[in-house]
Amino acid sequence: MAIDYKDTVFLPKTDFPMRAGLPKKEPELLAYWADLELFSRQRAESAGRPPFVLHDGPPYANGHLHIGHALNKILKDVISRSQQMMGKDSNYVPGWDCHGLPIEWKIEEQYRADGQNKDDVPILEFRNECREFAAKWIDIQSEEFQRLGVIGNWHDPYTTMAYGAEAQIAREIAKFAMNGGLYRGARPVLWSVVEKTALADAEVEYEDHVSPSIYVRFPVVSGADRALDGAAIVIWTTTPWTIPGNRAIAVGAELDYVRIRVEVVNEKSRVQVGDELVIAKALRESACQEMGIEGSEDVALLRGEDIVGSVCVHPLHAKGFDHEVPVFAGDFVTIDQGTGFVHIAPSHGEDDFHLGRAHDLSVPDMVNEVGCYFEHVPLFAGMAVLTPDGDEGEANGAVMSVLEGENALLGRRRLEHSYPHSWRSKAPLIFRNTSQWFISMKTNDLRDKALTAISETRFVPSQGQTRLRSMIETRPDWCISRQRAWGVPIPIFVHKQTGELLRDQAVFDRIAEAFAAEGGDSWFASPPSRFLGNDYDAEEYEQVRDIVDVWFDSGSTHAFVLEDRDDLQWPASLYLEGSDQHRGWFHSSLLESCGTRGRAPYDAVLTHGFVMAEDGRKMSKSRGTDVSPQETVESLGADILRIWVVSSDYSEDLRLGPEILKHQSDLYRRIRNTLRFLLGNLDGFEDSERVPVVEMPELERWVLHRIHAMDALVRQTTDDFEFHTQWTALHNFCAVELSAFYFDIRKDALYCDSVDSVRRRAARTVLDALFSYLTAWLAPILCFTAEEAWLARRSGSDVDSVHLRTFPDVPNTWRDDALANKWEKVRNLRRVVTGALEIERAEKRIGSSLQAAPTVYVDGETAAAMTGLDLAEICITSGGTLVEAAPPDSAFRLSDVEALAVEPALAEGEKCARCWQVLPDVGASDYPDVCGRCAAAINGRQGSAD
RNA sequence: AGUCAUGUAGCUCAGUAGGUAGAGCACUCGACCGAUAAUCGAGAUGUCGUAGGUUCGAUCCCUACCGUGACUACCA
Repeated sequence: MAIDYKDTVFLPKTDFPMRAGLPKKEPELLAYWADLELFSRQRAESAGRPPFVLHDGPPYANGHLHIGHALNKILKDVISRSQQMMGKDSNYVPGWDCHGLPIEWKIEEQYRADGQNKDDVPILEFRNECREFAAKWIDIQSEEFQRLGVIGNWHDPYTTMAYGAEAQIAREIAKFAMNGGLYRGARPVLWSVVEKTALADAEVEYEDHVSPSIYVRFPVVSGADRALDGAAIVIWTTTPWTIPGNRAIAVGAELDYVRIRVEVVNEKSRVQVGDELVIAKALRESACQEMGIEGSEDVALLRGEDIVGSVCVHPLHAKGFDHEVPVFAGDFVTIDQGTGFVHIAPSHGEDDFHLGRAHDLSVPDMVNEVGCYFEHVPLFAGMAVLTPDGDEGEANGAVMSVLEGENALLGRRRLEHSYPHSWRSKAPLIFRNTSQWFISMKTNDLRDKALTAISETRFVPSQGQTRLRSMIETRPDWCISRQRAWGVPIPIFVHKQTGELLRDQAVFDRIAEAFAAEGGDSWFASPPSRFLGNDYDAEEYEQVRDIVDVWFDSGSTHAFVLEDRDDLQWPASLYLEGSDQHRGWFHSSLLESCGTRGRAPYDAVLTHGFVMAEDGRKMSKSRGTDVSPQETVESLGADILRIWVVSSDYSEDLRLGPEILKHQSDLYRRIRNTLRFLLGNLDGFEDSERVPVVEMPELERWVLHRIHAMDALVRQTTDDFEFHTQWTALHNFCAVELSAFYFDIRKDALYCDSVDSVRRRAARTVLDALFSYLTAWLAPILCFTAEEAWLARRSGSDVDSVHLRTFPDVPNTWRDDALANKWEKVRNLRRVVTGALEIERAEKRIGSSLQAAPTVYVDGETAAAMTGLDLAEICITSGGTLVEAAPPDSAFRLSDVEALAVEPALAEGEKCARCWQVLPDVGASDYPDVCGRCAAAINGRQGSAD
C-alpha cells in the first residue's frame, strides 16, 4: 500500500567517501601525479606566464625531517601552489645543503667507532664518505617532503655538493678575490680545540661553564697621575691562561677609582697588609671581599681618565714577559663585576683585539690549533689550555701557580658563568689568534650596499627588516675560512715571499673548470701547476688548504640555482625561512649577492616562527611533547598537517600537539563534507540544466555574490601571504554560509523538485560553480583532498588535475551589494523564526521545522526585503505568513532584534510522504499521500533517481 | 645577562580613538533520521598573564613582575 517514495527523491549520490582515509589515499594520489608527470605538465602549461620563483632555502642533509621542516616546506608549498593558481609560472626547485661540520662529524664518529683517527684517512676518501652520507639523506628527505604533498622539481633538485655548484661557489670566491673584498687577516676567532677549527657565530652555543676567577696585581711603573706611584692596578679574569698574552689594561675613562691601602686581611688572603691597590670605587667592596681584605684605607680617589696613559709591568716580567703594559681607555669596561680594570690580550678576545689594533699593540701567536702554547712562550710552552677532548688542560693551573709564586695573585675562586661552546661537540671554545680569510664589510662598500638592499626588500612580517638591518649594521668582517675537510676549497694561491693573494682570472677559470668536471676534490687531487699554468712557478706559491664556510655555500645558491637554470629567474621573488635565518641564509645570501652583484638575490623575504608544543614551550622528546611529521602523516594524513600550517599564525611561534591536531581533523571533516554534499547533489549534472544568472532565484544570486567576495578575499590574502585569514574565511564560508544556510534551505528543492524545476536547476548551476571555486581555492592547502574531489567528478573533457587549473575568474556581474544588504535582513528574520521554533521544539509542540507555519510580524524595511521571497522556503517550514503590523505581546522576540516578532503555529494539512512538508494539497492528486508538487515531480521524473 | 616579541574562552584566532569582550571548532542539551561515524538549532563558558599606576572608567595607555619564545652578547 504505502509507496516508498524514497526512490523518487533525488538524494545525494557520490562515490566520494565521507571518511577520508588520508593515510591510504594520499599515496595513491602521489602515484597518480607521478604518472601524470604533473610538475612537468604544470611547467609546460604555464610557459610564458609571469614567473614566480620561491627559492628554496636548503635544509641540511642529515637526519629525518622534523616538524620544523614540515612547517617550512608546507608553507612554501602553499605559497608556491597558490601563486601558480593565481596565474603565475611558479617553478619550485628544492635544494639541499650538503657540506659542513655536522656531516663531517658523523663520519668522524664512524671512524672513531672503528678505532681510527680521521687524520689518518686520506682526505679524498674522507670527502667521498661525506658525499655519500649527504646523498643518502637527500633521498630520504626528498621522500619525506614529497609525502607532505610538496610539489617541485624533485627529479632535479639542487645541492651544494653538485660539481656545478662547487664550481660556481669557487667562482664566487674568486669574485671577492678579484675585487679586493677577500683578505687574509690575523685576528682572534672562536676556536674549537676539539674540532681544530674556527667556528662561525652560528656554530657557537653558550652554556654554563665553571672557570677559575682570579685577581691579579699589575704594578704601576709609570703613573699618569702621581697618586698612582707605587701602587698596583688589580685586574680580574676568568681565563688565567690568557695572562701570558696580556699586552695592556683597559680602564673606564668615565668611572671612579680608588687607591686603597690594605689594613686588615683574613688568614686566607693572599694580599699583604700595606699593599696599595687601585680598583673601581663601585667594586671596592665586592673585590675586597674576594681578595680577603677586611680593612682598608682610602689613599686617593681617581677618575678613569686620570689613569689612562699609565704603564704597568707584566706580573710575570721577571719570568720572560718583560714587556710594558700600558693602560688605555676602553668603552666596554663596566662595573658589573671584577675590578673596573680589564686585562687586554689582543690574541684572545674581540674587545682586546680592537683595542690593541687601535693602539698598535702586537697580536702575538700564543696558542696553537690544538690549544697548546707555542714553543716560544716562556714557562708554559706546550701546555694545554684545553685537552683534545675539550676538558680543562694544565695551562690555567700553571699560570695561577706561577702568578702566585710572583706574588701577583691576589685572589682566586671558581665561577660558574655562561661560556661559548661548540654546537657540535659541546666542548668549550677559546679565543685564539689565527690567520683566516675574511670578506671585508668595508671594501667595495659591502655594508652600505647590503643596507640599501634591505631597504629595497619587502619583508613579511615587516619586523624582519629591522632585525636584518641591525645585524648587518653591526656585524664584523665575514670570516669565511674553515680548517676542515668537507666543503668547497677556498681556491686561492698566496705568494710565499710577498704574502700577496694571486689575482689572475685565468687561474680562477682553470680552477672552476676543474671543479665543474671533478668537483672540489680536484683541488686536493691535482698538482698546483694544473691551476697555476705556465705563468707561475708552483714552488713560489702556497696553495690554501682551507675550505669555505658553509654559509658561503648556501649564500651562493642564488648564483648556481637562480642564475644558472634557464627556467628560473634572478633575483628570486621570495625567500622563506624560519626567523633564525636572519643571521643565517637571508644574511649570507644578502652579503654574497651584494658583494658580487650589488643587490639582494630576493625581492621579498618571509619569515615564520618556531614550532612549540601545546603548552607553548619547546617541543621535547623527554617530556613527550614532540610531534613527528612522519607519524602524523601516517596516522592522520598530510592534509591535516597542512591545515595546521594555514590555520596558525606563522608570524609568531606556532603550537602543535595532539589536541590541536584533533582540532584540525574536525575542521577537515567539515570541509570534506561540504565537498561531498556538492558532489552528491551534482550527480548527473549536465550543461543543459544550467540556468542563466538573470533567471536565478535571489538566493542563488546571493551565493554568487558571496563567491565574488570570497574570490576577492582569496586573491588578496594570497598576495599578502595571509593564509590564516584565508583559511578561516574558507572554513566559515563552508560551515556557516553554505552548510547551515544555503544547503539547508536548498535541500528541499534539490531532493524533491522535479528535474525541470528552474529552482532546482538554478541551485545545481550554483553548486557546480561552488564546486569549481572551492576545489580551486582549497587546492593549494588541501592538495590531496581537493584533487580527490576534483577527480571524483572529472569527465572526459576536464583537466587531469585540479593542480593544472588556476583560480577561476568571477564575473563582476555576480557582485550585488544591494542584494547582499537585503539578504542581511532576510537572514535576520530567519534567526528570529528559528528562535521561535526552538521554543516550540522544547515544548514538544513540533519536532521538525516542517511541522510549523509561523506568522512573522515585520517592519516595513523587512517586509520590503522579503518581497517576492517565500518565507516558508527560507525558514524551512511548511508555511508561514508575513504581516506588516505590530505584533501581539505574546509573540516571540529576540532581544537584539526589536522590529521582528514571531507567532508560531502548526502547519495545516497532511505530511507529504515524499517531501515531508505539511501541506493542504496532500492527496489532491493521483497519489493519496503526496502533495501536488511531489505528484508532478514523480510523474515528470525521467528515471533520474534510480 | 641584555634586547625584542608574546601571554584574550578547552583549541585556533578576531577585537576594542580607553566604557568589564567575539567567531569557528570542541563541549552540553535538543531536533532530525533523505549530507548519517553526517546535518540543523540552542546553551554555558573567560578575574582579556600577575600586581600597581593614570583615568569617572583599562583587556586596550604607563610601570614593575611572572611565564614562554627568539635574538644579541659573553664581560675581562
